[in-house]
Amino acid sequence: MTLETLPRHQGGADELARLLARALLAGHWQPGDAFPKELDLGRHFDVSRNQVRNALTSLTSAGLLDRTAGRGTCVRAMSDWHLLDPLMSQWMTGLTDLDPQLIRAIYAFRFSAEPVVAGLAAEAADADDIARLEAAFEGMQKTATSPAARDQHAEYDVMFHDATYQASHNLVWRQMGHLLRPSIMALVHGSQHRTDAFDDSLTRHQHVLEAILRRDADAAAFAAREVLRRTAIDLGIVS
Amino acid sequence: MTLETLPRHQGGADELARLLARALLAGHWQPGDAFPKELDLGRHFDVSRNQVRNALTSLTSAGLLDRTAGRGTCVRAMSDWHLLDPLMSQWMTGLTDLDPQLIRAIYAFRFSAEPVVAGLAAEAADADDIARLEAAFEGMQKTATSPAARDQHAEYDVMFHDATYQASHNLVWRQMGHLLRPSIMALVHGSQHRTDAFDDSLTRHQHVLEAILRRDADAAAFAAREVLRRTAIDLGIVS
DNA sequence: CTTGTCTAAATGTCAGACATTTACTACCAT
DNA sequence: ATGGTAGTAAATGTCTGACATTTAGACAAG
Repeated sequence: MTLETLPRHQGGADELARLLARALLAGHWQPGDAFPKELDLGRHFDVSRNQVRNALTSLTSAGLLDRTAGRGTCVRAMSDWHLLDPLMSQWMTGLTDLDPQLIRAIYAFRFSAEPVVAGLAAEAADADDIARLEAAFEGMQKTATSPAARDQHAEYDVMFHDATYQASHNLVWRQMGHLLRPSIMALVHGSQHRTDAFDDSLTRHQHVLEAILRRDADAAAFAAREVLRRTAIDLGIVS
Repeated sequence: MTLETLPRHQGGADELARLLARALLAGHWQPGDAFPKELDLGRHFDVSRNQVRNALTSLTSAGLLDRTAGRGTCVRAMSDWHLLDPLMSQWMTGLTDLDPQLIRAIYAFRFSAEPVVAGLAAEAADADDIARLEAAFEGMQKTATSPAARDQHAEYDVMFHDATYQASHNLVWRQMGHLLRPSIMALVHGSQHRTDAFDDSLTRHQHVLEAILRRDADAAAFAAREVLRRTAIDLGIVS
């Protein structure tokens, strides 16, 4: 990956960090590769060395880069990335073409975790949580018919899952929900929705909602698993 | 909280960040309180403003502080903290007196998550994972008898749980395991082990190990839940 | 009472010099 | 030839002082 292919940017160090992070997340560098030096970056983007350093500090703290005085900056392996770092989450928002390996890992995690979370939600959801869940589901309903509203539908889909994590009323799961938001969005966008798939997905979400309303933890867990099976089909992980 | 009560330190910005973070984690400031200004901190610790800024940048990125130009720096509420940020994990290592509210939240998370993780471990563990699990368990056995080896026993206990997360062979769960390490250590240290409790805890861990060796996911999940019930007793959450 | 403006103070940014670490090279001695 | 060693260049880390920007509060005019 050469420096010249990167687009310029407007704004401060945060935007520069986001730009570079997304290039890394898209796999434009191989692990172990050398990363451009501070001064070159500064020249290319026409920013001060300070800005560059601030950006690189962020990337380093997220485990994307490894910097040592004298040697320079190099790219770390995906297994070293801090996937749960809030910065990562921020950078991943709107990024649709994640590494397939990453997609599978995140899917596997959700498949194991979300049933549990849905179960907790069934036990702990309060009025606000239920309102959020219902709003999200109704949004999914409204936008399921027209293929034009694909993006809106995805938004409501993500909102539904986030609301589930929130409803667990556990600090750690809640943060998890926030952190997974962009990943879930990427998964939803990566899904190949045929026309009949929307209905099926909607029905499965409905079962989760109903189980939570009934405060039936086991049913909620089962239904959440079914939702994710649908996702697996749409992602092409299983047929 | 006044500045004068904080101890001096040796070393760079990282150590300063750790020092301040631990004071915050221990609850020495109330949410919304104003935090000392950069220059005051620099004077007190006799470091350059650069070091102070680097430290405060870390604390801010972990959600502990909120800084805005002109207004100053103030302390954020616990619900805004990035509990899953690797920096947090680093700062929490060795911190035994966590906020009880935090202890309960982390315990509740583990109680819901670790059965699932143990189940995954039973399905995915390879030879290395099993070696780690066995080493950890044997360490627990050796150190269970003498109350002098309390710290060593805790180390092996944490190692056992970490090895379980590793054995799940999922990128996200593995990071979770690393991040929870210090929290688990705090929970283990917070446990009031009576003499007979060690044996009981050991037996329950053994059941997890055996279930993973048999590749029996359901049994592993059940056994993991039993381990955490023991933990709950030792923490005084239930009797 | 509201509004506008000015001021002080805090964080944010910049530029340049210097320190430290590292890899590489050339050289000398064995 | 080979191995150790000093030197050198280049990269990141740090310091310093100045300046920019944002904010809260004081204060006076409307």
